[in-house]
Formats: sequence, C-alpha cells, structure tokens
Amino acid sequence: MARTARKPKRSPGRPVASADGDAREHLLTAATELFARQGVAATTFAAIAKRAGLTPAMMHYYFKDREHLLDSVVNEKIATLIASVWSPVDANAAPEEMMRGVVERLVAGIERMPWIPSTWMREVLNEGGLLRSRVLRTLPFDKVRLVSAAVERGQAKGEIQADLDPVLIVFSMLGLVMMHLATAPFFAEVFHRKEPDPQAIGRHITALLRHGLKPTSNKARNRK
Amino acid sequence: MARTARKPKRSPGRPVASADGDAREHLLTAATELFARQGVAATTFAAIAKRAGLTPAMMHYYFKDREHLLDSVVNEKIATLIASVWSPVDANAAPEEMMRGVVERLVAGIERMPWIPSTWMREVLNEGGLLRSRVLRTLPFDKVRLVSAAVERGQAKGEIQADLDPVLIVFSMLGLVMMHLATAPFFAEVFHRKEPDPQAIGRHITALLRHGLKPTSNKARNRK
Amino acid sequence: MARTARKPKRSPGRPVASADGDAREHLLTAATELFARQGVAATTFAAIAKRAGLTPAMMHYYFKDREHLLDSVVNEKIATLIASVWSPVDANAAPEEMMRGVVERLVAGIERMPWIPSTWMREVLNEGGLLRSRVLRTLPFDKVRLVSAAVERGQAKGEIQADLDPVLIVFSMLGLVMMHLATAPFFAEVFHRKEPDPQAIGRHITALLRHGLKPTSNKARNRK
Amino acid sequence: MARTARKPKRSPGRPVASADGDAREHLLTAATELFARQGVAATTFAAIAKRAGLTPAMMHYYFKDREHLLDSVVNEKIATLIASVWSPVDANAAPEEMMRGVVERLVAGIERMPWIPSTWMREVLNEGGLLRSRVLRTLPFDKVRLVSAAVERGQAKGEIQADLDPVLIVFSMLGLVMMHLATAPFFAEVFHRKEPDPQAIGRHITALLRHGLKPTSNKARNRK
DNA sequence: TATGAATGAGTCTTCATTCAT
DNA sequence: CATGAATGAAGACTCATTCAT
Repeated sequence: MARTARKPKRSPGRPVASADGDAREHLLTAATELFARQGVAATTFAAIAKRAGLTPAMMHYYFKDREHLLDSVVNEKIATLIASVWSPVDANAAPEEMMRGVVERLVAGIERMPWIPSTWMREVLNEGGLLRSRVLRTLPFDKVRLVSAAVERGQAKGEIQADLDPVLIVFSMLGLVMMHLATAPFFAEVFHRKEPDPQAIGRHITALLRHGLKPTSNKARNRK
Repeated sequence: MARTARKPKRSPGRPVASADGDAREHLLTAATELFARQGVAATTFAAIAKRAGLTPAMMHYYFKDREHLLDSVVNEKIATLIASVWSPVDANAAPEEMMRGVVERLVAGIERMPWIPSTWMREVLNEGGLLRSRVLRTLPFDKVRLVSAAVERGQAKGEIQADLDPVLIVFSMLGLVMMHLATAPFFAEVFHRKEPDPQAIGRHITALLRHGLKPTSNKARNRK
Repeated sequence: MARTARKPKRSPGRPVASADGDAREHLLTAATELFARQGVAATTFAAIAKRAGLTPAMMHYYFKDREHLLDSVVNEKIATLIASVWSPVDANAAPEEMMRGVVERLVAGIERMPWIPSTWMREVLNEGGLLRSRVLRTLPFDKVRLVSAAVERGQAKGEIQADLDPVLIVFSMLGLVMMHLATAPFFAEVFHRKEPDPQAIGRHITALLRHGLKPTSNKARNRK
Repeated sequence: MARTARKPKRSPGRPVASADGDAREHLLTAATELFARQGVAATTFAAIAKRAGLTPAMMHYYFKDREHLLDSVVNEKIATLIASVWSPVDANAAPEEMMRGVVERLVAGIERMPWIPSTWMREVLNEGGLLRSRVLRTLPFDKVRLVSAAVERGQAKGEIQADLDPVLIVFSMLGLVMMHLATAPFFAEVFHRKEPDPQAIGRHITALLRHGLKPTSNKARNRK
C-alpha cells in the first residue's frame, strides 16, 4: 500500500519551481552539488531536475544536452574560480608569497563553492574524469609557469630546497589543499572526529609546506 | 520471466577465450583497470567482460552481480595491499621511520597495482565513492593510531613540528603519494613532460615531508 | 550505469499509439487479459505493452515496476469486484438468500471482467499465486463470517444439512462459480461442445447447491 | 561479508546426490513439488536441480529439454494417476456409485501425490496452462462419457435432479475435490484454522453432492 | 554420470532525449 | 517556460542449453 502507482495527471504547462526567476541557476547549483556527491557519471538529468523541483525536460530546455551541461558547469563555475585564484599572481613576487596567495585564494574560493574539491579530484585529476579536458582548456599555464620559475629562482639563491621539483611542488601544494578539503568528511567518518574546518586545514598545510616535519625551535636546531 | 523452451540457434558453450585457465582472475584484472580509468560507476559489466575476451554473462557467473564484484575487488585486491602496507608497522619505531616505511611499502605496492591511486582517490576518499564503505571495513585503525601516537610523542620531545595535526599528517603523507601517483598522467598531459616515475615522486615527497620548502643548508639556517 | 551523452538516431517522443487518451487504462486491460490467459509469471512487460500498442518503457512510466503493476491490478480492479460482491451482504438475511446474492453478484461481476476466474484460480487460490497476499488484504472477512454464522444458525434450526462445514461451504459455493467459469473453455475444448454461458452455469450451480444430486422430494416440492 | 563471491572450483565429475541411485526420479519429484508451489512458468531448471542436489546440466542429461521434462511429468506421473482413477469405472454401475468411486480413488491418489491439485488447477484447467494439451491427450473420454450417460439414465428414471447438466456435474464433482484440496493452505491461511484433512474435505463434498444445502428429509433418511 | 565453463537470447529497468501542448 | 507522454538504446541480470572433461 505504501507503493504508489503513478497516475500521471493531464495538466501541462504551469511552472512550479524557481519562484525567484532563475531556474537555470537553480539547476546548475543542483548539478554541481550532485556531481560532488555522486560523481558526474552517476548523476542523471532526472535527479538534477528533481533536486531543483523541475522536470528533466527543463534540463534540455536550458542546457540542450549532457555535453552542454558539463560545458556550462566548467565555463560558468569552475573557470571563474580558477581565474580568481590565478589572475592576481604577480610575476615579481617572492615564490613563497606567490604560493601563499594561491593557497589563500583557493581556500577562500572553495568556501564559496564547497563542491569544488570533490569534483576536482574525481573529475579533473583522475584519468577519465568527465570534466578533465574541458577544465584543461581553462587553466592559465602561463601563471603556473610563473610560480615554477619563481621556485627555480629561489632554489638558485639557496632559499628553497633543491630536492623539490619546481613543477611538482605546485601540484603538491594545490593537491594538499584539495585533498584535505575533499576528504574532510572521510576523515571525520574514519576517526570519529568532527570535520576539520578549512582554516585548521589551511594552517596544517602551511606548516607542512614551510618546514616539513622538522621543528623550527632553537632547541631542536641545537640538538642536531 | 516466462520460461518457455528456447532452442539456441548457434551452439553455446564452446570455450573461446582465456584458454590459459584463470578466467576469473582475468576479469578481476580487467575490472580494476577500467575502474581506475573510468571510475566504477561508468564501467559496465559488458565492458569488463569484453576487455577479458568474455561475455557479460560470465561476469555474473563468477561474481553474481555488481555488489559482489566490488566485494571481490576490495577483499581480494585492495585489502591485500593495505595489509602489506600496514602490517609491518612496529609500535616501537621512531615516527619518521614509521612514516618512511609506510610510504615505501605503499609506493612498492602501487608499482604492482598501478590502478590503485586513481581508484583510491575516486572511490574511497570521495564522498559517495563506491568502494568507500567496503574499504573502510578493512582499514587497520590500530596501526594508523600507532603512527599518530608516535608523532605525538615526537612533538612532545620537540623533534616534530608542534603545528602539525598528528592525525592529519598521516593523511597528508598518504594523500601526497596517492595524489601524485594518480595525477602523473594529468601532470604529463598538462605540462607536456614525460610522466614522472614513482621513484622521482617518492623523492619529491620525502624531501617535502622532511623540510618543507626550506633548504637545509647552513647558509639558509644561519640567515634566519 | 555509464551516463554518457547519447544522441538518438531516430526521433523519439512522437506519440504514436493510443491516441484516444487513456494509455494507462489500456495497459491495465492488456495486463489483465494476458494474466488470465498465460498467468502472471509468464507475462512480460513487453508483451503487455505490445498488446496495448506501446513500448515496454511506457509500462515503467505508468507502473514503475512489476510489483506496482500487480498492486494496481489488485487495488483498482480486483478489489472493486470484491467490494461489489460482498458489500451488500445483509447480516439479517436468511443464509440461502445471502448465498444466492453473493453468487449472483459474483457472476454479474465476472461478466464485466471475464478475466477474473482464471486469474483468481491461478494467482489467488494457488499456493505461490502472485496476487495472493495482495488480494488477501482486500478480503472482507467480516462479511464472510456473516455468511458462515448464518449457515450455522440454519443448521441449528434444522434447515441446513448438519454435515456441511459452515466455512468450507462458502468456499465450495464461490469455488464452484470460479471453477466452472474458468474452465468453460477447457470444457468446450474437451467435449467439443460450445462454451456454456454464465447463466447456464449459474443454474447448474444453484441446482447443485439446493438439493445435491437428489431430485426434489414431493414433500420439499410441496413446501415451496 | 555475508556476500560470498563464487570462486568456482576446478574439480569435475564426482556425483554428490542421489546416493540411492535414482537421480532421475529425484529430479522428477523435485520438479513436481516446485511446479505445485510456484507454477511451471516460474520454475527454472536450475531450481529443480538444486532442490535435488544436482546441477542444471543433469536436467538436460536426463530430460533433454524443457518440453521433454513436461512430457515426462505428464506421462509418468499424471497419466498414472488418471488411469488409476478412471480405469475401474464400470459401465453397469449406478451413477452415484460411479461417482463415489471416482471421488474416492481421486482422493486416495492425491494423498500419494499431494502436488496434483495445485498443478491441475494451474496448469491443466486454466487456459494457457503449460500441461494442458499434454494432459488432454491422456484423458479417458470414453470413461467420462460412461458417467455422463449413467447420470442421464438416472435423470430419466427420476432418481437424479433433472436440472443438473450431466456433463458439467462430472466437472463439478472433480472440481470440488481439486479445488478444496488445492486451497486447503489458502483456507487455513485466511481463516487461521488448521488445514482441513482430506477426509474431512471428502465428507463435506459427499454431503454437498448428496443433498445440497437441504437437510436430509425423513423420507430420504429412512430409505437409507 | 556428473561438473564447470561458456554463450545467446531475452526480461526488467533506467535514462537521455524529443515533441505536442 | 513548463509539462507529460513517448521512445530507443543500453545495462544488469537470468536462464536454457551445450560441450569438454
């Protein structure tokens, strides 16, 4: 009896949701949330529409197509974040300064779009990720190279560890941020601790990047 | 559901593929490879079977259904790797020693199972990952806590940076390995460089964990 | 499960069949007819849809799945018949009167839904019948007990044979109706006679219930 | 973990079940039991084999085919019962005597093969029943006509109600037996009473056939 | 006799996509 | 803009059937 056979009513046309007007934005938001939670492949048009209180047909009205939906997510959401993170990079800044800035802006951006880290890990970094090639086209390689070059200069001056790969280190830095933010729920689940807040994670990563495991105190330094 | 006599036109039952015997192992291998490349959700039974030169029906013959297939992957493959990484952890070792061992064994294990990092990131760390709960059950929390405890002891003795979270650091360490190994193809694709080999990545991570960005030379140290 | 863009070659969505509007009702009718002829287990979604000039997918559109379809058949069709048969039963009527009314209304109902007897025998009375538990929930036991009680009163007054089981007799009565109506085609097939019409069967059953094999004695005849 | 992935062992050939030798008979028995419970359409070769402790392949070894299995069930089991019921019919006996004999032998036969009533109702009487045409070929129409003829003679002599159809009455008689025996579990389930035993059902039917609902008049009672 | 491996066909079900209204 | 109806193309899963061993 709990089972309810669907008896479709015969009354077309009257809109139901998106009372505030921007149905398209609602749909895009619903899409990003589901993508983060379930991954792109597992998210159906119907699910997105339902979450926004609309019908699957509306998805096609606004986005035409699965491909176009992904285009919209990347171009209207992810590209914006990327730009906000990398645009301010200044060629003349010190490498550590650059990196601190990038990390800070990334953390800030993710606080506005919490669905980013999960989606990034799943759909961009992973081989076969469904947003990968789209996102790749929006990456500001020139800016990234600016940072690598700064690191190399720092290594030449003896201010940065020579063992580090100057390109990989950019990945390490961003990857640590994404990974820790993306796995915060996992971490909480596994260790039965409360989810670490972004700020705490930021501090942890900064500390790690600055000095690695080694302490900076005189005591430790003297003991060596 | 209708069970009526059904005479096949073509003769079934003639073995065609996997003449070398262990069809099941072939299928499992095909599955892990596709899972790594496309993700679990996007990998169909048919695709796995085809890759092993068999029919979808054989997937059901050996694994019954999707759930059981995932069980098999976790229990027969991932759990083995996890055990090989964590079992040797010795409660009395120094924290850095412990962490070095874990990283080494993990890198070695991944060299035998290159599909691990991608799958781990996508299906274990990610919320909604399809192997997550299964893998969680096989994690040796006691061993992980051993490492955290060692880090805490190190911090108490002033040998390890106090700013680091002793539990998060385990995640950072393993996450760096997984992330760099998983994104090696991405890295190569983005920067048009050859894929970094696991050893190089290992050295990079070790260097980062030891000292962070700071160089270890006297010069740098003195300057402070 | 893989959700990749899929551009249909041929244009979907063009309504083709059941232009007269109530596709759902058509499907339900097709279902009951096939259930009666082949049994529930042997009736596929595809067969039902085809009979109504639609596609299997439409079955899922209207009924979600097999379970819900069966729910619909029982709740919207069988339950209605049952109610029409038993609701009018009056606690104060004489037992023979009650039974005559039930038989009459049942025969009348079956003339509107000729698929009932076959389905009832196969899917309700039979152990393992696929509608059994669903139908059971809709049976008006209180009304049935009213009849049994009336029979018992009749037996106490010596107006009804004491050898009869007052509950079984309700089954005998309904069973005779169902069985004779269900097996009318069988009967015709076996004896190469034309199918007996419901009225003829009704008279036969009434005669049998009244006096069994024995001819009406003078005494009884006079009493009338 | 409860989930057990099947790891087929590689050891062919050694029989497991049917220690007493007659595997074929075991399979046939398993088949009839499942047919009675679930119906023919819903019973798979695998299910039958499993119930007999054998593999589906053995079903084909012994019965070749689904069609041949049904042939075997009818020819080796049902036909035997039918013969035992009808063979003894004596052309010269009184109609009531004939019918009493048929009912008695049928009840006795069913006590040896309790799966008969359910299967008969589902697969023989019902249109589309999967054993129908096969069973039809084994029916002794001459014997059935003997009974009808006797009933007609009885009606001519005024010893049997003229309102009864002399052919239908044979159906009524056998149908009552089959139906009450087949629905005994249903009856018990519905009324929360213990399953009526065949003897009680036999008495009920005999009483009903003899006099219908009417109590035995003094005259009739005295005649006995 | 008996088994395990293998297969093709078919069933249920989901889904992206289209279109008339 | 929005909906409901409709469809074809898969995907998971089942099963009768076959064959080498």
